[in-house]
Amino acid sequence: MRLATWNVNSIRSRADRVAAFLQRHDVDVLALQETKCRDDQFPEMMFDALGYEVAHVGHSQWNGVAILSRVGLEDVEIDFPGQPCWSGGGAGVADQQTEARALGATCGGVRVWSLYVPNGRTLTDPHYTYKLEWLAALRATAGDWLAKDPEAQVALVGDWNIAPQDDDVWDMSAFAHSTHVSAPERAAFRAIVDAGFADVVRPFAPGPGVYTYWDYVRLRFPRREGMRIDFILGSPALAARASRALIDREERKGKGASDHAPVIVELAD
DNA sequence: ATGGTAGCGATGCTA
Repeated sequence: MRLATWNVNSIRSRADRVAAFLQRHDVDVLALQETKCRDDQFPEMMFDALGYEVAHVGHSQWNGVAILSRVGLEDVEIDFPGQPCWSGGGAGVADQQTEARALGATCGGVRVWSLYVPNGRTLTDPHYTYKLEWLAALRATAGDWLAKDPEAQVALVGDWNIAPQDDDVWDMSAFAHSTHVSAPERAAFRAIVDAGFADVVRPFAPGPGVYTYWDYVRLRFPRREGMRIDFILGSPALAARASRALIDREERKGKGASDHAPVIVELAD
């Protein structure tokens, strides 16, 4: 089974690229982040026609996560248990709906979670605290899943908005006092790895200089100034099946590219 | 040169 994840930065503006990507790489399951649309706006028919079932959650033009699968799509959940709500929008505005940042479904025997971790914005922003709480809640919940079933086939995939190692950015000095590389964020990521979820892509795509994201501005892509922030983490039973993996850097090229490249792993039967 | 790009949706917000 071939499993991929991709922050598409709007599914409506990139549906053609997504369809071409699915076919080019013969992908079975694709997790998407930043679809930037409501459920009723998702171009579902296009993927229907290619043989994929679609699950999506999106409440507005922000966030939005989806899973496309041609090997079954069952037991869809929006939100993971304990997922925090964003409550930094101001006192008095009580909107308790969680943001559209997590979607789970069972595809071909694998419990797949498409995750869009909060960005954090700056180290002093309430959004940064929210990011750390969000990751801590995910760690607690995912740890419970493995405690209940150590053999579970679970994939935690998506845009983590964290560069776990210094090699995961082009120049650490450019990230002094910024998010994505701070010690608390890296500790939150490591806690999920320590809970039993391994990066199944890095062994097949070692750094340095291997990235999944390049800012649109300042010629980051041609200058090869990127960040590795998109990951496929697998439970022990899932990680044992990883036979190859790649980051599709070609997809970042040309007009109409997302600022993120897709990440793919091949899982042995 | 204190900038620049992209997307949504309506002017500023998010990344």
